[in-house]
Amino acid sequence: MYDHYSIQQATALQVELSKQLKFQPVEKITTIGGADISFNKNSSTMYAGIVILSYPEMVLKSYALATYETNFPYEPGFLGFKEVSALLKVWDLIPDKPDVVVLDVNGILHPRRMGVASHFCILSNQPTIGCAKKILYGDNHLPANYKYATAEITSSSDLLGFALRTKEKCKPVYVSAGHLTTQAQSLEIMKNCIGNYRIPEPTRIAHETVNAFRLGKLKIGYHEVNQPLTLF
DNA sequence: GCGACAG
DNA sequence: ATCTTGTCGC
Repeated sequence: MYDHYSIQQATALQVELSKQLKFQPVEKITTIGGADISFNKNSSTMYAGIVILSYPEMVLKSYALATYETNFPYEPGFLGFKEVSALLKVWDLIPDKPDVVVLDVNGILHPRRMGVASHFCILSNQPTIGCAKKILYGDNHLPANYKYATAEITSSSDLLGFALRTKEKCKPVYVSAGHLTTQAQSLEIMKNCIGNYRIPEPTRIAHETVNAFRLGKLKIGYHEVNQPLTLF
């Protein structure tokens, strides 16, 4: 979908899309999605997955898996052009969309406010949150060393996101709104998604699921989960 | 088992 | 993003 885009064209599209960003709270949340991509090094096949959990219980209810071919290279700041097409393809497989989706990338915590989470949200028109393991942009400040501690990430007085400590003595994760939610609500939601691991449940489970898919242990398509998955 | 930090 | 071996600490 974006394979022929030059970096110049990609930059222009990001600037264009960022004008559509809207920040408003999600009214009621009973389900939350987690999305992730996995691929083999030097392969053009992307394995995309979205898991759906009950909120705030964090119980896996269903998941969707799909593959997508792309040759767009990894370029910091332009990851969306590699991943978004695959995400849209899995997204289409889901009959009952979750109220909000968490992606393991940045949202508006991005030089042009167009991280993958924001990019995906603009195209899917669904509320999203970015929850990345590493910061891409902005003034990094570390939160205090206790669970739920936060620090604001800013860029020339703009609030771009938060560093959130999900576990004591572990590096924080970086939370930012994608689109159709607010910075404060994104942070609040992510705090409610923290289990016993550094990575909050939606993206943690999405990562495990999509890896199992890449390794041939799960099948393509949409699947409902009626009992706890023992695969992990 | 899990995560930070090698490399 | 993935793979691989190992150490230390909790």
